[in-house]
Amino acid sequence: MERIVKYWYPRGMARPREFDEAAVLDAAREQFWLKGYAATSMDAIAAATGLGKGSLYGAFGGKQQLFLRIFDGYCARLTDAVTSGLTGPDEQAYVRLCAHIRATAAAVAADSRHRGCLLAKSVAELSEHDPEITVRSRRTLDGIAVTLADDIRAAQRHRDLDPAADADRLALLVVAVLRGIEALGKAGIGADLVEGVAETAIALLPRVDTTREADEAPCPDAMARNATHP
Amino acid sequence: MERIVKYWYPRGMARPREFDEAAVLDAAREQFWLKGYAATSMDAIAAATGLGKGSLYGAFGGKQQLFLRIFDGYCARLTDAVTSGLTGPDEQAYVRLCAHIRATAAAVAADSRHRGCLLAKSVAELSEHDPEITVRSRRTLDGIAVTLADDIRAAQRHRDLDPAADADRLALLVVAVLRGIEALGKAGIGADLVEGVAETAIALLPRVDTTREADEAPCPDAMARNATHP
DNA sequence: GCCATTGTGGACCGCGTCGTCCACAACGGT
DNA sequence: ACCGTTGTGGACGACGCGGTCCACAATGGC
Repeated sequence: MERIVKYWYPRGMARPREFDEAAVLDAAREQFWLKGYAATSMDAIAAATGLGKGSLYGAFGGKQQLFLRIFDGYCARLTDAVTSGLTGPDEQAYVRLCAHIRATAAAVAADSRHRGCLLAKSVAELSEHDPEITVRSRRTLDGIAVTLADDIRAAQRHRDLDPAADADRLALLVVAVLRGIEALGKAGIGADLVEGVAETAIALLPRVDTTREADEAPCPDAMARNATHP
Repeated sequence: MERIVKYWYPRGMARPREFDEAAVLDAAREQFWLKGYAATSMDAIAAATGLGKGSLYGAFGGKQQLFLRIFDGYCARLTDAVTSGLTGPDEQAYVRLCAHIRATAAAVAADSRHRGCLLAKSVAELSEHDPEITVRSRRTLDGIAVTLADDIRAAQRHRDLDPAADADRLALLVVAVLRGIEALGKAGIGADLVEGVAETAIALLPRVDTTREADEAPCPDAMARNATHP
């Protein structure tokens, strides 16, 4: 109802913020990550950030909006991390893929406190009743799948993966495996087993098919075809 | 502090319960499943079951104990369902395995309200701070993996799966894929894509190796080897 | 120095939470 | 018919919740 007149500018600059927004978001994310959405109180966030509730609500507008903002930031970081780990020259596309799978498993295995992934936790808790969370998580996983598919296609071009495989479908399967590894870690599966899952998955990736009867594929040599990765 | 004297028996039978315990547990489970642990109030459960809070606390002892009991029952049912779906003669072991993967994906795909799996939801919310949940979920997933491994071994005996594969590791990978499919469903991935993941996973299972240079394997044909399912 | 504006922090409100308590009901043995 | 025991259900208490409000601080233009 206020600020009806648009042709107007302040008669003086207002009081500047005294807190670092990024730091506050970090602290708040830690709270949500630790306890979950429902079990995290705004008072706890106020205490963790050192802000008064007035500042908190003034700056972020409420629990849902604050969480959604944090969630968005997390999704963006996750997407960026995956993208930066999976882009590069075709020659190393397959290595990058394996490394990414192994790195995910290693991260889960090293997470002794079973903190897990904020996206997974939030989706499990809120997705059913909050379409905002659902659509964001879907977009994030879709983006990861696209990135994976691009890398898989690169590996196919370089003949490290079977060009006959459907890169998009294979990418989504890899996403499923990665989310499954995350779920296994939260359930307390041992670190060695988690990393074993990653190795088994890598071993099952469709390498170049060297055994075609007399197909179209111009595959001269049959070098370097190990179904099991060393 | 009471009941000091052990040599004693009631002077008369006490008032019998007026509610069906199983039905109450069902209704309570529905509440926890719908909203999650933290966001479910005992008053809501009382309302849903029709019990007064006195009866509720008297019969189950509190929120945590009630939930743990429900969780245990859910895990047991889940284990039983998987076991009953994956045991049988060796000749159909491979078919059972594929059917189970497909059935899981189909269930996720058909779950339009993204209700998901109570075990997954509970583990995501509580595992970090409640070792009871962690150990139970670990036991449940371990049991599923064992059942899968047994079925895989049966399929290997029947030469539907490569006997060279490590059944235990492969089983855990399948568990990971199944949990990943569940996670994808909660994130709002489309039904067709979810079922595509299942098909891709099935297509990547290590079938008998028909391409050994001159090995022992008596596998004549190399038909039906599509990385992508039709 | 005054002003309008925005940031700050803590008191405060209404409500929902978990768990307890207690008067009462339904039993079977005596 | 009485009694001890257990089940019942709703009132109750203490507390924590999300969110608002408001007196006050800090700022830059005038």
